[in-house]
Amino acid sequence: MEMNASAPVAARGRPKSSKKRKQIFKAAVDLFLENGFDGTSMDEVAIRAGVSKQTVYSHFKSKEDLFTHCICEKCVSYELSEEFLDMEVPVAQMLRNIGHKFSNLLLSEEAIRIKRLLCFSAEQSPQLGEMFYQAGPRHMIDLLAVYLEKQTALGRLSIPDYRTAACQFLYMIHGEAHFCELMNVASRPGKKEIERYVDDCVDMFLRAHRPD
Amino acid sequence: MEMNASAPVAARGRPKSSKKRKQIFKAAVDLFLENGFDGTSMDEVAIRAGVSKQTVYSHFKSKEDLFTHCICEKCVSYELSEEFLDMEVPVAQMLRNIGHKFSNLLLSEEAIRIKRLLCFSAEQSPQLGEMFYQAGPRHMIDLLAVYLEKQTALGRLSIPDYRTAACQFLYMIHGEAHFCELMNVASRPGKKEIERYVDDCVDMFLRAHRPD
DNA sequence: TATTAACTATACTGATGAGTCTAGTTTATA
DNA sequence: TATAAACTAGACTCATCAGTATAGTTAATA
Repeated sequence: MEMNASAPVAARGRPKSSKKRKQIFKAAVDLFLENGFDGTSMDEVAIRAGVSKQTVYSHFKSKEDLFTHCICEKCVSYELSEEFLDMEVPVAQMLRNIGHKFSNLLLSEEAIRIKRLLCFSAEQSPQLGEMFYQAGPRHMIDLLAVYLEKQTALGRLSIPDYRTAACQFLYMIHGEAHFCELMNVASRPGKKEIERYVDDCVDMFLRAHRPD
Repeated sequence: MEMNASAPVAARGRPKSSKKRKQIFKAAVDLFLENGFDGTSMDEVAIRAGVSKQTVYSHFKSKEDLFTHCICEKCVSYELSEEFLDMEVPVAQMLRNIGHKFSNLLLSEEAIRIKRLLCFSAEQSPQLGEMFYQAGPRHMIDLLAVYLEKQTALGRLSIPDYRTAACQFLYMIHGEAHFCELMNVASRPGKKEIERYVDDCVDMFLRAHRPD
């Protein structure tokens, strides 16, 4: 199915250049994230990649194909690693760390652009939305749920449903800042306000789940 | 600035038909929400409205103009009325009511479609995002904040910052369901799960803010 | 070195779509 | 009733763009 440039096939003629493939990829990702699917032309992609249009079509069979590959690649980079969840750090501190890290991720230019793009494209091709969900939010929620379960077992938290609590925490963190960023609202909260909001969320979460 | 069809100007010839204007409007809103800006053509709008293309251009000076008017109109309908916030109803019950009402609004087909559309268009024209924010989330948060302040004054809740608490509550309510709907994820939570999630959010909120 | 296929450059096809133009028709007001 | 402007129908311009075709060039392998 996949035409990997470095496949160990003993082909006759000149092999496809994986370097050129990468150039096309990079150009396409940049343009799609900046201008969307309809706003990007294959001619632009070719020019930005420093490659002829024919070469683009020799690596990707259509615009849709190229787009799908680009989105897939971008879905991977979205993660909070497991080793980040250190059980020695006090819960309050850990939740603050997670909250700020997650908040920064959510508000990053790239994440916002991907979300915008997918919001719009997901209607046509649901597999894209599905993929993003699995790689992003889904993964994050599950990871946090495991952490909360461990801390509850240690008697440091009192939580009836770990996954629900994880959802509540992470979606609460989104807050106005995320909405404003997504919608390009001018009067968005500043860095200081966002940090305070995240800290407030952690406090609120802890008040609700302190062991009695 | 605004060309109102029923303006009291004593014009000479045949006046513009406000009925036709409404037909164009309705057709355009439907098509834009269904297919997006780029996915909608002015010919389609004219046909769906049962009107000639020239008439569309006589009421709206360009496609962008038409689009902007459509979005503006849709931003108005987004509200939770003040009289809904009855101080006699027990807080827990009231928050449950608000939560479910808000959740249903968020997940409605129309709200999702508007949000998708704006996510995408807001980059080009920030005034649209701004407008939506003011009419929708902003208004809702402010209303809830007032309610929380009153209940705190009555000693039924203990909240340090009303607006922050309102944000936390409303964004927590979004949850996975909203994300999945927006991204068209197939494995989205069902009606029962969503209701339980909202109830859980209310419980959690109350645990964090019960007066001591 | 002969072959083969990836490459470049560029012209082309065919479709779509925003906005204009024209010529004739309808419906208001003065 | 004359006039002026809103209407219809449909052809037309002009630009964009996905995808193809062509002819020649380059860089690999057998």
